[in-house]
Formats: sequence, structure tokens, C-alpha cells
Amino acid sequence: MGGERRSPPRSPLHLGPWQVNMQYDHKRIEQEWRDRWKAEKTYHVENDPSKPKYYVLDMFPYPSGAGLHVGHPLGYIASDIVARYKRHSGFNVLHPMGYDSFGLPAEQYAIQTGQHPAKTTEINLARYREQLDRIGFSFDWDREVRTSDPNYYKWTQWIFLQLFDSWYDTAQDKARPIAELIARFEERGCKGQDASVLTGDIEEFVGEFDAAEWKAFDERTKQLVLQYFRLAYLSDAWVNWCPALGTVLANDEVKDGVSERGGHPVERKKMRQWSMRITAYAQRLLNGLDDLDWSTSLKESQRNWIGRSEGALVRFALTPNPSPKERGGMPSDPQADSEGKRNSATERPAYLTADFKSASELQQFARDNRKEPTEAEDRLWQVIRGSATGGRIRRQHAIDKYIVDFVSLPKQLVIEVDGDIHEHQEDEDSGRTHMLQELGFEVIRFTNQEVMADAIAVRESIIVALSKRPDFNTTRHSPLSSGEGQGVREIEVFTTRPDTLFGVSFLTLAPEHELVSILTTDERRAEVEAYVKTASNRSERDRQAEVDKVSGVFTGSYAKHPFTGADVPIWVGDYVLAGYGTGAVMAVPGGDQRDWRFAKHFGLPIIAVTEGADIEKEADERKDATICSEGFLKGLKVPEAITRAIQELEKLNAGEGRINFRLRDAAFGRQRYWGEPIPVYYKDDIPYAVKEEHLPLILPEVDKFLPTEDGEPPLARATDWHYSPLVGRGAGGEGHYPLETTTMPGWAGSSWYFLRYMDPKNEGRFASPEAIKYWGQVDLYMGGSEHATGHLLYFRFWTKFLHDRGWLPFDEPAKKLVNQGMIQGVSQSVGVAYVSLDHMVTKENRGMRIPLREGGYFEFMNSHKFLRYNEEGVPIAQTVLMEADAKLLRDFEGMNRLYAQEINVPVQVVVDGTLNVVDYMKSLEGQKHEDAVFVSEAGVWHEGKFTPFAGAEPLGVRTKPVVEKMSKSKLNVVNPDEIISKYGADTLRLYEMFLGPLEQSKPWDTNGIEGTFRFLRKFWNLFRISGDPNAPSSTDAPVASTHRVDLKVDLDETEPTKPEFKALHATLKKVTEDIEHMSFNTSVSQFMIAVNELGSLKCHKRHVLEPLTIALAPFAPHIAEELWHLLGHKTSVTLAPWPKFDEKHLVEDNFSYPISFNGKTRMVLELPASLTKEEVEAIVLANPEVQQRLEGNSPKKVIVVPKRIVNIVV
RNA sequence: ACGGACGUGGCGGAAUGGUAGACGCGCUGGUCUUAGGAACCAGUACUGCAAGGUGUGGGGGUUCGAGUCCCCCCGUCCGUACCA
Repeated sequence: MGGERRSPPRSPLHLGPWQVNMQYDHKRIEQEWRDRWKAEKTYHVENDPSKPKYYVLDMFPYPSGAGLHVGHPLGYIASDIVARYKRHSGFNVLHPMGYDSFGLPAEQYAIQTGQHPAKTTEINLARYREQLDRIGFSFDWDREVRTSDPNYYKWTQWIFLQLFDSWYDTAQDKARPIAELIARFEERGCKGQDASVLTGDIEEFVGEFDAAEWKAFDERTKQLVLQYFRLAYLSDAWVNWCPALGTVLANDEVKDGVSERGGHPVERKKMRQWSMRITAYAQRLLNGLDDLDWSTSLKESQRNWIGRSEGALVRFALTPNPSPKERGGMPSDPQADSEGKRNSATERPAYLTADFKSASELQQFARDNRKEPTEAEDRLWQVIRGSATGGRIRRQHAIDKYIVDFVSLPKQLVIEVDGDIHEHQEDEDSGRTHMLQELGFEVIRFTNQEVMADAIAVRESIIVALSKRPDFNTTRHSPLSSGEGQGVREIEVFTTRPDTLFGVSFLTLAPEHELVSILTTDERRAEVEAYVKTASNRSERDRQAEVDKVSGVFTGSYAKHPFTGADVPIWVGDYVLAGYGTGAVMAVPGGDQRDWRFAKHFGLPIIAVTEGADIEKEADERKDATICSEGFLKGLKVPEAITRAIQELEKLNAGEGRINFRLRDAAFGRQRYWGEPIPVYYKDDIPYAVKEEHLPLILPEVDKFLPTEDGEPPLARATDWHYSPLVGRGAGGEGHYPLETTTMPGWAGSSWYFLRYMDPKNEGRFASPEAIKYWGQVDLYMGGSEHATGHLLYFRFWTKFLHDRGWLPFDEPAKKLVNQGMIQGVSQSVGVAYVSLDHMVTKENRGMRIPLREGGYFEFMNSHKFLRYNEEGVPIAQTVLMEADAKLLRDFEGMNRLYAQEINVPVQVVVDGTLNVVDYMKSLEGQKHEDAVFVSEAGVWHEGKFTPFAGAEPLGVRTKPVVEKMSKSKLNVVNPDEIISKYGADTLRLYEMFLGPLEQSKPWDTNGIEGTFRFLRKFWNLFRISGDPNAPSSTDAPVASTHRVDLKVDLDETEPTKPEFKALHATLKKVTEDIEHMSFNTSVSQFMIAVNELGSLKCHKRHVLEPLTIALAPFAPHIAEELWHLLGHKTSVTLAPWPKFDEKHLVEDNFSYPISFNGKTRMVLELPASLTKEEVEAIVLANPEVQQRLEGNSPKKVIVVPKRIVNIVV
């Protein structure tokens, strides 16, 4: 194998056996140095506190099976240059690499092939590593981490447990151990502020209780209450369910209604689900952005994703008439869990993200409406609440005109507890039961005595009854209303413009809003239900596509305006999103264009709210307008009016200032196999943490990677998926409890990996405090902008959390972040048409004609020569490929029964814009267009034969280049391995950097690479290297042996001349500055300039070439290392100190002054650089050419900027 | 629609408010070669025979001086997308 690497350079100069001029042989050099670096652990990094540290990190790659294309290493090369540069500059540099090796693609592949994902992942990693190794990165592979390694995910699980064991204390504004919350409950219970649950997607909230009540709760109830506070929590939440992938996805994993990976449709589904309370950190995630050195676009993306908006929550009281109380419903219990549909992350005051009633309001409510729940009801509630029955039971829920005791909505099962009242009202009860059955509900009844005697037995009966019911899971269609245990009193809306309150002419509810059915009057019910049904049947995509269509319907009900007391009609409209704010808006057609369009469409009143608005034409959304509404806001500017309106609302207890976030809590459980097991077991259906000493909880073996027949996640297939706190994981039995069967999402492992690199082998902690203190934050984080709202948000969230709990001294992971741009591919496209049979053989018997570029036609005659036949010998449609020339295509499209389009052909079979037909045909063997007819300007190809038009030479089909994303499916992928074997890794590295600014997207053009390759060869030749090409190469010797001795340099040891020094130091200066500014394309240019200059100066001096070699080392490490050793050094160039540039070599005696007249440069005068302004002016004006240009006029003004320019104003 | 980035030769792209087009590709001509898809030399924004003139998406402004700063418009790309 060494022999092959030693193969002679492409054009050896046959000067004789000895002292041959040795040409740059990248294959030999690169292989040799890669081996030696590995053997000598050149890039090994110690945690060495005596040296300043620098942490350069690349975003965690997920190695798919597809392998790298030339776009992938771009960021790695840039970060490697910085890492190497910092090392030369005296820093101890941490520049690690590892793999995000859990994930969906490997699992999908496993399902398809039956192979264990660990195995296919291993293969992918090996291939990825091999490709990385070829590029010459300075990674310390001893620090490699893999998220799927139990030694790694042990700590991912540990962090999960920390989150499970924490709650967010809004007073201290940080996460605290849950024990502190328990202590607080024991001391003062849960009241007011404390009772506020903080979350986006959670739909329940904790009632108030005092210390005594807390202590009286049984263990189960306590645990259920704590669920509402934990940062990792289990709840019934609306999730993005992807049926094709069989799992839940986080919001950032869904794009345009389909999964980001694979593009499968995603639907909204309500599921019991692990979530992460990232919403608690919304404000801090926002604030933290200000101090980060990240690109503005990335910070903007995060700001938009978090979506903070300030405004007010306004309560519109409902007019009495249609309220359920008056319609015969029973009064309700405000202390029971109030659902109040919180999809929003509405907060108050700072970080509270759930909606909740203010204490005063609750009390008032309680006074008005309190219904003492019977003891039996309460008893039963304690045992069936939450998820005790396997699904959620709601209490005191309004159905049609009744309020039932308990109901399971998905199962449409009503549970009634009959006390004395019912016994006296049997007639009425049977009517009620009948009515509920009409509505599709089953009703089961228990007596007070039954419940009091054995509530658990009653629960079991309920569970049995539930299990017999089909799963309706159609909450939004059910004729249900306001939520658990609460009569409808008001509608809450969120608005950013409370100053426009006087312009409210109607309210609009989202079709999914829970008040819709209860507010709908009987005469409007049919219409409203039809509308809601249509709206809900439309997919997210349809809805998005039809944003300009106005639709809606009136419910028949009215609300009261908080200021004027006027009746405000309540409408339903699908322009209101259920998921944002409260799912209801106050419509101000005069101030909001969406409301305006709705009002215009339905003829609703449009009230002017601002001065100077032309409300007939459009709404006035200006934020600097003056309010014109009569009343206390009149004459105020918008910002002042907002403040004033909020004050007035608060006075009336009709609303208050609010901050609303768009950010939702993140779904954390995946119904998949290939991920970290969530270290939780269930006792009595309550999740408990697996003990730390039992971590890692190893991913179990399963027979198949598919869900079970009951739809349980794959982990449920494992036979040993039980846990005992005493002995750990086991097969079950006494004292063993079932373990959680969902696994963590891909982002779990990547949210903290930067910490593990600091101390990757630590068995006692995720990383030692010393290592964390030393390495600290990432100094440079390099990666793609596609992670803006996913990884980078979770990454920051976990860091802040670990900081809160005292594990980290900093609360942001990466100070500086750079997004490398994409390298785009250049696709080559041709036209394709499918010519139908009847067109070919009929058409007035003329056969098929193809119009040609220069006019005229090529005719497929009636010979059927080009027809394709199927097995029965019947001719079928023929594929025709032709030049992707617009005219040609157009002509095809215009012809009957033809279908024409453009397709890409592999870039490998295109040379200089011409498709090599023969190669292409070969690549298509057995595929779609295998027997296509190719029509080019010169003739027609068919079955490998060329039929020329008169006099034409055989020619391929001309292709059209299109710049687009580089991807396998677009057939435009350029593989780095091919580039490396032809030009070497150093050339690849230089060229990728040379292509353009790092952060910009730019197309890859392999043709341009020759320039950088030539540069390296020229640089090599400056060293005048000679040797014996037949001498044994050190590549045949053990890798650790000393460097080969058969090459030598012929350098000039004398002191460099001034121009030589200048060429060197100008380069050192520019390159140093450019690396600091990450402007690598210009540093490569500068190296080229230097080499060109030194070449024309015929400079072969050690004192010039040696520093230049060090400066080149970060960019082209292999050649630099080789030359460094040829210069006589015994240690790696990596250890050489960075050469300092000296300004004195750049000082010129003379300066060529551009002389401009009125700013336009007309001539250049070389003058001594030491001259003062006045001297320059005098000399310039005395110059005859200047005089000639002045034509005797004296200049109005002369501007002299020393060593820069002279400008003469005439 | 909103937010962000950007707009310079045939192409990728240079240019602290100071000679626009560095460097590279491509192209043209030449040298050397059996040959060139090797190497080297020269040229290459546009226009004009030339002197010269014109040029950084368009228009306006600030300045002695604008690719660069400010305002308006046009266009491209990337996010987000009825967010109240």
C-alpha cells in the first residue's frame, strides 16, 4: 500500500535517479501525517489550568447513512482553523467531536431492515469518522462522546431527574429543589401567587389549599399536586402526533404541518405526555440574548419563537341570558380544578405562564357561587382526579344545559354521585339521563354510601366502565363547555392594544374555543355547529392556504363591554387561533386589519379609534396615532392610552396588564425505541424517580422496534422493564413497578454535551466542578442556522437550569456563535417529455416531430424505430430527453398529449454543460429513463447510437445549471472523498475557505479548485525540495519512526531583503486579523499573493518561509507539518508559537498618492511618505500635470490626507 | 404580510468614507512541448482608434470625496406566518 502512495508525481521530471526535484505529493504527505498525529496523540488535550483556555465547539452531528458532501465540513474547517490558530497563540484549546447518535432515522432504518439501530448507527459513525479523519481535523478523539453510550446517557437521565426534582420559584426567579416547595406547602399551603401554575400547554391548574389541607392529602394527591410544578412533568397535552413515525414531535420538529424529518403529516392530538417547562424560562431566554455574540438573524429567530407580547387581559362579562345558570345548569364549584383552556403561555407578573384567577376574584367568585361539594363527591374526586383512571376525569362539567358531577370526555362517560336530592328527584334524573344519552353519553351512577364505603372500589368500577367505552377523543366536537366545575361567567381575551377598547364592536372566538357551544343559542346552533365542524375538518395546511378567505358565524350571544356596558355580539371565526392567547379576541375593526376584514365581510360596525383614520378603506394600525374615542382615552397617544386603559381595567377588576408568550412547553416523550429511557417508574400510576444509584437505566432489548399491538411504545415489549427501588431494574414481581416506556427526544442528549467534553470519562459526575470551572462557556460555537429554534433554545434552557441548581457557574452555554452558510449544489437539468403512443402513430400519419433550436423539426417517422414495446409487444409511451432549452420545452408543452418537465441529471455525467449520453445511460441501467431517446442540437441518441442531423458531429445534450440545495435527491452532490483523493485535504480545506465569506451561502464549483491546488504546489516549490524518488518511504516504516530522511530542502539562510520581509509581514498581519474576524477567504487570498510575490522575487529564504509555514498550518496542516519537519524541526508545527508581524517591515519610504480632482482620481504621484500635509500640497500643486489640469485656475480647496489621498476641488 | 440578510465583471468574490473589481476560476494571445485538459508569461469591467468617457439594482441626500453613511423605491434569498 505504501507503494501506491509513493506512486510518482503526475509528471516527474526525469533528471536522474538522485536529487530529483520532488513535486508536491499530497497523497503521501497527508497519509503519513495523519498516521503520525494519531500515533503521537498530537491533538490530545489536558485540563491544564496553568494555560489560558479556549473552547471551540462544532454543533453535534447526527451521522446519517448518506455520508458527507462537500458542504458538511465547511464549519468544521473554519472552527479547526480557529482552534489551531489559538493553539499557536498559547491557548489550551478544547476542540472536541462526538455524535448525536440516538434518533429517528436509524430507528426507521431498523424497522425496515430488522437490524438493531445500535448496529446501523455504529456503521454510520464509522463511515462518518473515516470521512472526518481524511480532512485533517485537530479533534481530540479521546474526548469523543456519543449520546447513545450508556456512560453518557446516564448523565442525560440524571439531568432529567434534576428537572423532575425541580420547580420554578417565581419569587427568586430560578429553579429550586421540589423539597423546598413541599416545605413551603407544609408551612403555608398554596395560595394566591403560589397557586399559579406556570405553563404553556398544561390545561389544569392547582386549586388553593392551606397547610393543614396539604398535610391531610394522601401521598397520591400530593404527588399529583407536585406534578403541576415540576420542570419535567407529565400531563395531558395537545401534542403534534405523527402517525407515520408513530411518535410525538416538538413544535420545532414540525414545519408546514409535516414532520421535519421525512415530511410526514402531523396532527394535533391530546395525549398524556412528558413535557419540559421551558416556558418558565421564556423571559430569561429572551433577556439572555442581549449579551450573546450571536448573529442578529439568529437572535431574531429566537425572539420571534419566544414571541413575547405585552398587552392586557380583558374580561368581558357574559350577559345573563344564555349563561348556563339561568338555563338550568347547576351552580358550580370554583375550587374544583378550573380548566379555562390554557394553551397559552400567558404570564403574570413576570414568569407565570399559566392563566389563573386573581385571588380577589376567586374569593368573590366563591362568595357568589359556592356550592359545597358533597363529602362523597369530594372523596371520589380525590381518587379519580388527574390520571388515576388512566384518562382524565373532569368535575362539575357543563354538558348542554346540565352540569354533571364527573365526566370523561374522550370516553363520553358521565359519572353521577346521587345524594338525597336525587332520590327525591328520580323523574327529573331519568329525564336528564335520557338527554345525556341522546347526546351520546353513557351515564353511570353511584350512591353517596357506596363512595364513602369504598371509594377505591368505585374507582375500579369506573375504570372498568371506561375500558368498555370506545375512545371518542373528539373533545372539540362534543357539546361541552366551560371546563371543570365552573359556570361560564366571562370571556377572557388577550390584546396588545387595550387603548382601542372603545372600538370593540364584537368578540371573535376560535372555532375550537370551549365556550362556543355553550354560548350558542338554540336558534343558531345548527349553523354554528356546521361551521365549527367545517373549520375543524380543514387541515392546518388548508387553513394556512386560505388566509384571505373570511369566514365566521354569529353565536347569538352577547358579552358586556367593560367600560361602556354595551352588548357586544360574540362571533366565531377561524381567523382566531385556538392556540394563542386565550383563543378569543376583542375585535377592533378600526384598529386591526383582520378584524376590519371580518367586520366588512359581515357588515359589522366599524368604529374609528384613532384620529385621522380612514376606516372606510382600512384599519389604522399606526402605533403613533392619537386616540379619538370619547372618554378617558381621548387625545392620548397610543402608548399612554395603553397604560391608562390597563389602569382603568384593573380598577374595574375587568382585566390587567399581561405579558403573553408564544413559546410552548416542549413535548419530551417519544413513543420510540432508539432514545434515552426516561428514568421513571409508576407506582399507583404516579411517576417516581429511579434512584441515582440505579442509573444508567439501560435501553432494554426488544424483539421488534415497533409499537405493541395495544399501541404501547416499543419499550413495552421488553420483558425486564420493571423497577424496584431496592434492587433496581428487573422482570417484575413483588415490589417491582412498571417503568416509563417512552424515550427522550433527540434534543435531550445534545442539550448538555458541551459539558461532557470537559471531562468525558468522569464516572461520578457529568463533569467535575474543576473541569467546568476551567473550560467554562464555549468561546466559539460553530454550526448551521437551522438549529435556531430547536437545539439552541433547549441548549440554553438546560444550561440555565443547571446554573439555577448550582451545577454551573454560568447560565449561557456559548458566548459567540457563528453560522456557517450553506454550500449549494449546482444541479444540471434537462427537459423530459413522455410522448404518447397515439401521438406518435396517428397525427395525420406524420409521426412525432421535435422542433429544433434553430428551426425545423426532427421527426420520429412512422417506422416505430423509437417506440418502446411492452411484454405483449404493444407499443407504449416513449420518454424523450432533450436540452433544457426554454424554447424546446415550450414547444413540447404546447403539443397535444405531451407532458414536459425538467429533471436533474447526475452532475458526474455532465462535462462543461453537456450531458455525456453514454455515461448517463450506463448510470441508468434498470431505471426509469433507461431507454429514453435523447434529442440534442446535433442529433438523436437512442440505445447508445447517435443519429446525427445532416453534417453534425456527435454531441451530448446541453444541460441547464441550476443553483439549489446540495442533496442526494437533486443529484448534485459532490463528495469530499473524491476531491481529497484528487487534490488532497489541504487543497479541499483551502478551497472551502476560499469560496467566499463563511456565513454566506455560495454554490460549489469544483472547477475553481485548481487555483488553490496550484497555490500549494507553488508554495512547496519555494522550498526547492529534492530527494531520491526510489528511496524507501517512511510510510513503510513504523509510523512512530523519525521522519523520512530522503528529502531535503535547499534554502537560502541569508537575511531577507526589504520586499521579502514586506511580503512576509503583510501576510502575517492580514492573516492574523482575518482569522480573528473569521474572514478566511481573504486570508487564503493573502497567502496566494505572498507566494506569487516570493515567487517573482525568487525568494527561498528560511527566515521568510519558516514563519509562513506556521501561518499556513491552521489552513493546510499536512503540508505545513511536512515542510516544518523538512525545515529541521523535530516537534509538531502545532506547537510552534504564532509568528508576530512587525509593523516596521511594512513602513514604506514612499507613498503613491492618488491625486483626484473633485473626487475623481486622475493621476498618481509617488512622494516620500514622511512629508507633511503642507509639503504634499505644495509639491502636488507645483506638478506640471496638475497645473495643466487646473488650466490656470487656482483650486478652491485642496484636501491632503497623509499616506492616503490628495483631492483637489476646482 | 412581518422580521432578517443581501444586491459589485462571464462566475466565486475583494475594498478602516480615500486609486472599485484584490485573489481565484473562466476566457484571449504567447512561450515551451510529440501532444495538452501540464507548466510559465501577458492581457481580460464597459465604451472608444485614441486622448478620454462611463461604471457597484434604481432615484434622491450628507461629504472635499460614497460600493460603504441616511431616506425612498425595485429585486433576490432565508426565517416566521391570521400571534390579536
